[in-house]
Amino acid sequence: MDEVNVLPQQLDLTAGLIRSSALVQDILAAASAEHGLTPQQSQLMCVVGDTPSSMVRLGALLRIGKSSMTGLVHRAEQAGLIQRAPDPGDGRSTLIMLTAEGRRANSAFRATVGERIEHIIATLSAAERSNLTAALSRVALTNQAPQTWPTEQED
Amino acid sequence: MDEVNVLPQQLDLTAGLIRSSALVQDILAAASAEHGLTPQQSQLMCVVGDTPSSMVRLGALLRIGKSSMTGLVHRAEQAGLIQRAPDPGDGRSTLIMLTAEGRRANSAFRATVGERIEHIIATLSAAERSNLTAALSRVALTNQAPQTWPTEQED
DNA sequence: CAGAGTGGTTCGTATCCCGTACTATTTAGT
DNA sequence: ACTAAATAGTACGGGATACGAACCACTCTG
Repeated sequence: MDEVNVLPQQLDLTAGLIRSSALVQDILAAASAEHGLTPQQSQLMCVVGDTPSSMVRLGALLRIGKSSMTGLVHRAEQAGLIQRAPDPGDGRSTLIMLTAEGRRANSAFRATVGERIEHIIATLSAAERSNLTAALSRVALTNQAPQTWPTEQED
Repeated sequence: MDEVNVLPQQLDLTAGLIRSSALVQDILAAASAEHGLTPQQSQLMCVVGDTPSSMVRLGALLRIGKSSMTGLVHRAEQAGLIQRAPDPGDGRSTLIMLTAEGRRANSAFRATVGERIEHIIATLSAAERSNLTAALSRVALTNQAPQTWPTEQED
């Protein structure tokens, strides 16, 4: 390989984490836009998933206040992505769930993100992926990272 | 309130990348707030660094349009973080540079972020850090990740 | 030198988030 | 049971952010 570019060969760990974080955020924003969603709407739908949830619960997962939830949910409802139902067990609470349209958009969004993520790590070997997966899992899980992306086990 | 959230032992690579990305963004937002900055202001100062730059250049690094730059720069100027000077080589252009106050805030912000990043990876072994650094560097550099954090070589 | 291109600003629009105040419902304390 | 405290959600005002289109001023090109 000819070292002819002016870019640094390697970043330090902090820079690598921050820049790859920004790269991921850009992917999420672009994938959202391609499906007619705002980043917050796609994130909201991801945390709702198949579990009807109160606004307080969703706000905790998204780490935004309840007054911010009102508008976010309202706009998502206007967009036909989610619907509300009274909580049978608590007269104060409303349960948020995806509409058919919301499920469709959410699936499409997640598929697109999956592809893009796969693409940016395409040059990593199987061993590197394995190491990266283990390291990032531990970082995310031991630091209570926001659960903004679904897994099989959780939720 | 009995949220039965089973914590998984390990996330897949996509979830690990996305959640650790969100974690990093939270760190950046919190560190910004602790120094009286908005996330965009701290990011702006990081890309300015010690290199007086035009708004177009900064907009390209931040990946926002020039009309968005106007307000961002204006608010940062009002906050005493940056200052503008006419570009001696181009009458249309203004050069943005940090004020003394901006340099101080930027240094403090970066120090705080460094500590927090160090903290979340505290459980990784030296070998794991080395692998993580190499993998994230390659991901960031081969995918033109936004240069939102300074390095020695660049800029 | 005229026309095209570039750097920035302005304006109108929309999203997003926050803190405070308020209503309605539920829960806890006595 | 009944009142007081806690909780779920909304309303409102305000600030930061980002966009596109229209526009001005300056620079570069042919």
